[in-house]
Amino acid sequence: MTDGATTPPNLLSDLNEDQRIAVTHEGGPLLIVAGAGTGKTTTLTHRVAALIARGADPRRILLLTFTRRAAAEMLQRVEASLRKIDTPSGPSDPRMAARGVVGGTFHAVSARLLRQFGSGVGLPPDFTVVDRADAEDIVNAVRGELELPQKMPKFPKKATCTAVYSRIVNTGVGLTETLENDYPHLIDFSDGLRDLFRSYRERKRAEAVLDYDDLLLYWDQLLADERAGPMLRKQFDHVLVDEYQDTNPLQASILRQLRPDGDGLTVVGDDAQAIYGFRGATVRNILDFTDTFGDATIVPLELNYRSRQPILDLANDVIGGATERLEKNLRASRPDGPRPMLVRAQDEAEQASFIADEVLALTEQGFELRGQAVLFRSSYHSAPLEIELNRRGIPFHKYGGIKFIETAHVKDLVAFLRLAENPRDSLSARRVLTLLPGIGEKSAARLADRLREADHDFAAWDDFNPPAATKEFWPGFVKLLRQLLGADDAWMSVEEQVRAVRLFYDGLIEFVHDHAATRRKDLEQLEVLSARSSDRRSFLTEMTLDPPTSTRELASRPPEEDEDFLTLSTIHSAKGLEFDAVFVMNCYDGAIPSDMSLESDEKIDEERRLCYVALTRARTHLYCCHPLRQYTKRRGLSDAYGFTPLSRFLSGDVQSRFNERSAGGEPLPEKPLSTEPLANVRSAVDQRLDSMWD
DNA sequence: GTTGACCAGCTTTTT
DNA sequence: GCTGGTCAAC
Repeated sequence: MTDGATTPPNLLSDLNEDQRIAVTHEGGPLLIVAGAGTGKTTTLTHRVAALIARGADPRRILLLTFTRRAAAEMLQRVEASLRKIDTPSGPSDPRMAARGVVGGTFHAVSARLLRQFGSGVGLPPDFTVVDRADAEDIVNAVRGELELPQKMPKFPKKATCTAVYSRIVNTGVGLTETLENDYPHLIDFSDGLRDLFRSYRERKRAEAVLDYDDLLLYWDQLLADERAGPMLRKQFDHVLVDEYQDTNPLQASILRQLRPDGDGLTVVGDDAQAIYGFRGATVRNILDFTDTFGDATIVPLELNYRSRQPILDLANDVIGGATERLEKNLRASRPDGPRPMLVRAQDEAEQASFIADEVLALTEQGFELRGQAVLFRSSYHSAPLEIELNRRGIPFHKYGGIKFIETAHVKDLVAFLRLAENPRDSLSARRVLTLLPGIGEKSAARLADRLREADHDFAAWDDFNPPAATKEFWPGFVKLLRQLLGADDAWMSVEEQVRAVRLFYDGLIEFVHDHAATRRKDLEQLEVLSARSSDRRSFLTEMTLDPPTSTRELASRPPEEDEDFLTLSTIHSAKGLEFDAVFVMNCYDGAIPSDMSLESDEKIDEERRLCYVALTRARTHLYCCHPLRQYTKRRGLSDAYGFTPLSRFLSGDVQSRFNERSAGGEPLPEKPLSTEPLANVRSAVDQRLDSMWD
């Protein structure tokens, strides 16, 4: 396939020796163990460019990434690399060449594949894909219909059931074993869960609905089929996988089946950065790569181009305590630099105001906002900071946390389109029906049944006698659905369809939700966003598989060239990114590591890697901030769990690795004020108030 | 029989 | 702020 053609020298000029080996490697399976900041993306994109330059057909290259954003960025960089080549073997139009490469997430690639080849396994091409929240709602609906044993402690709730189900599918570990290992407290429910999962599967099949897990499962099963498998294998000569440490056993199986002997397979990853164990990913995939593919070549990338040595020293210390890992030694190519800063704040407000001050101070020194980021373990941790930034007019974009697509009003609107796209989808039917006043769960379920019995013809709803409260809405409601159903024939664009729903929904939104005004604005935004999709089907698929991930992607106007903004992100969503200055918020025990993860060594190890990911995002300045007190609804104002931040990850004297600083400017007492006197003050205030109206 | 108002409790990370 | 449960009113 590459005919022994040589790699154009231009493509190698910027690379170090190890990277060159990885880029020019031919034939058998290749594992690139790329430490943080070692030019992983550069290596991967150069490798794709080199394959193309050596004559590989771009359409027969599959590039699997973790997000679509990553895929798009990589293909852009492949393009840039191809432009550097002006040897005769270089393709004439690099843009077209790079565009031919099939790229995306495992899930998105599978969805495309199943639209084409799914009919053989009984998947109609108009199947719809549901996200996690919808899957939970279907599970919940099924659970309600089933006669489940109501044992003493109650049957697990929908989120738990769905999590168990998903873990089973993605790890391939059976129900009993999964319960024993990961959910020992649910062992008594195994019969009920088994029934539930069976019904859930049947419901999805009857309604032509796939969840995230089905996408992988069907792809894997197609590959195992003796007729379909060989066809699918022949589709690609080269398969490259980014972030391999975050793949799960099902994804590994797909890869094994795509390239059984590993020929043409390249995986890139860093076991030290595996942070998706909670959704079934396993470090074993990368640790066992050489066992799976006997003749695998391993190329470690150890020269770090990103972080200054003091930052790297700290990160290496943190990861040094991990139990099992592939050996590598990160060396900095940028030796000197400021030591990481440990910042103590009295409380979260002071932490927020310190970060805002320091961000501005760095701006004065010439660092742009876009080169700075604030990272946190949980999305809601950033709330006080967001308030502070808004107050000071510092522009920022937030990644991670609840997404636009997950908000109730957006789901409402999308449900109309989903129902029109796939009228078998009873979840969407019930969702849109219950929006109407006077129609609740029961009536909605009955109407959904009628629709099914009428073979999904909306005429079934014509002779429905609506309750008084919804008389005025009903005709418009049915008319709208008819209109959406005929949208294709009427050449109605997605944007027009969204607008039609929006106008109808406008009359209901006040009844259904608070804050109607802001929600209306969101829906206008959604209409703008929908214009980018060519048709309804791809709009719906993109919204579930690649929803907008930040407030920036939702901006209706394209970002201006000189627009500058600070990045706020969960650590998870910051994977793969780098910044000149990084602030890690809430570095106290209970937040980092999360108190939800303290129950087992494996979970704490994942928190350790998460911490490592956070630290290694920084190029020059790194701040680890921790408030001494925090305010929670549950406990009120209280001491943050651990006074020594990161002590769970660092042995010995934590402070000695940092320069210390107090956020408030004043030297702090060794221990924070006890909360005892504060409680007294509060009761005194209560007494005073009582005396005023008694 | 249904709907919807009201209250209590909890809230990780995401394809 | 969202979900699940309870209960009064339609």
